[in-house]
Amino acid sequence: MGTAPRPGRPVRGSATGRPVMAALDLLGRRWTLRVIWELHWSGTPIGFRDLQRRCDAMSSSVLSARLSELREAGIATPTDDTTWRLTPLGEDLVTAMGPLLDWSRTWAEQR
Amino acid sequence: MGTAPRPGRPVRGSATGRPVMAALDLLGRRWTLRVIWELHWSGTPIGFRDLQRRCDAMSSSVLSARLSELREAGIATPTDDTTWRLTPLGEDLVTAMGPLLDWSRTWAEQR
DNA sequence: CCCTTGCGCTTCGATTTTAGAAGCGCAAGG
DNA sequence: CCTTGCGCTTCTAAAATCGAAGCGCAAGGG
Repeated sequence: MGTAPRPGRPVRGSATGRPVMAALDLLGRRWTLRVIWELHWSGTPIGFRDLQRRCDAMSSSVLSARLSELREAGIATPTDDTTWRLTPLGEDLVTAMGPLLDWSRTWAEQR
Repeated sequence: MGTAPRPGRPVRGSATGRPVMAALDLLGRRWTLRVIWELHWSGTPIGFRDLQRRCDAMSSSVLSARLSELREAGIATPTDDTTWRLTPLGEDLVTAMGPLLDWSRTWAEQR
């Protein structure tokens, strides 16, 4: 399903192709951030059904689509034994999400 | 439309109520990050139709829903003269998104 | 006065995305 | 063999989003 957003190309919600807009399209799809999150915190490469279970039993059809997108985007990659893991780029993304995590705690305190 | 995610409550995609999950639900809805982005970069409070134009003419119905959610979440607020702006919490969120912006540039270079 | 223009939205049918259950081919074990 | 679990795919229903139309209002002209 070659529909993953790429920097330099028009994406859903923006025709400019600015990298940040491609990122927001990709990451804004449902479950995408969660899948990245679980891939990171599992600590070890993880299989399809296991990943699905960790993501609150998300739909397998959507998980399949998200994994394809993340692979196309160079964020996740299948290992040689039918498991998945983040690429170095994907790990960088998790790091970049750190401040967002901190913010969410502040948000929770203020509510 | 009282459907904005809140920390401490179950949200789409996670029953735990962990703040980060509520944040990912809220921010993962289509256009949400873009609206926040445009509210920030406008520099000044901004009206509904103007905001809509800046967001690649996104659907007014969805913009209306997103603004309600962001208001409920304490991220954006209407001013007294029918314009919108970010709250301090919303500005903190933009700051927290900074590393993500940097990452998207790295991503663009590697593709 | 009207008349137009633009505003902040709301409403509603059409389209796209996601949910969720079922199933396929395969491999491992009993 | 037979069951179990795997990585997915396929299908239909439900939900989210799109996008055009329109409502009530206020601010100008003419």
